[in-house]
Amino acid sequence: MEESQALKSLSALSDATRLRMLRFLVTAGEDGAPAGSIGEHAGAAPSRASFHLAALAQAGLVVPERVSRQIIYRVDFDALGGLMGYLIEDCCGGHPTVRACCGPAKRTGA
Amino acid sequence: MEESQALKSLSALSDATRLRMLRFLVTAGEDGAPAGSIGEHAGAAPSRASFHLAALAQAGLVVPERVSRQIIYRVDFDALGGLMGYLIEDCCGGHPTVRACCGPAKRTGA
DNA sequence: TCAATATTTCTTGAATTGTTGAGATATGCA
DNA sequence: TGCATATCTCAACAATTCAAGAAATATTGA
Repeated sequence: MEESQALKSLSALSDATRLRMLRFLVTAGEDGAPAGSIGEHAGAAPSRASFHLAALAQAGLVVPERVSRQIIYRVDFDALGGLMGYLIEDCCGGHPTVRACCGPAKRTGA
Repeated sequence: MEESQALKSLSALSDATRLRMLRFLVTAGEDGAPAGSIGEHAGAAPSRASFHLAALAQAGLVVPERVSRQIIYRVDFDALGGLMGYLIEDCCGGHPTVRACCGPAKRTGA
């Protein structure tokens, strides 16, 4: 992951509505959820929900798919995992100390 | 972790200078690094470095400690891990599917 | 084709945030 | 005490971003 991509993702998540949306979609897993439902859970009017979902999609954190008259959004778990990996890359210079500093989310390959 | 805390952390990381600073401090591990050195690595003038480090500290992502005339900053790895845990809490509703959607950074207790 | 549902686009105004540069504070040493 | 180093604080300006509501687009079924 590149810095610019990480910044896009982090900026996208720096908003209460979008953070709630992403967390809701995380719990929804592979099934995803339609825009209307997501907006409801996040407490956003349809217009706002559309705007924020577009921002999440633009950041690459979610992927839209039209199904009939609904648009289903799903978390891109690779992107989310990649973002986390980016944050803790080369943790402790590769030689972790006593504390479990690299513990919570270490994934070298990301 | 609460939403407001997560938002503070994510907002703090939504800036190129601060993101570089945090990543630099992650590689520095427990030793941390002095403000001047951090600013240099992030390409920020002392004034800017101070401002951004204060923002990171305010968000709870780093912790300052004065050592002689320098101020050493260290990543709060618990806070960073907690943030990641918050993002993927209740991943896939607790029943992960085929894909390793909950893989990269799962830590239930956070 | 017409009506209803689901979602997106557009416009305006308000609020937040980043940058810069100078000046202030704290520490260490002669 | 007086100087140099390391870091922080402050004020004005520019740029980005969010919210709200009305209107437009796409899909479905009668």
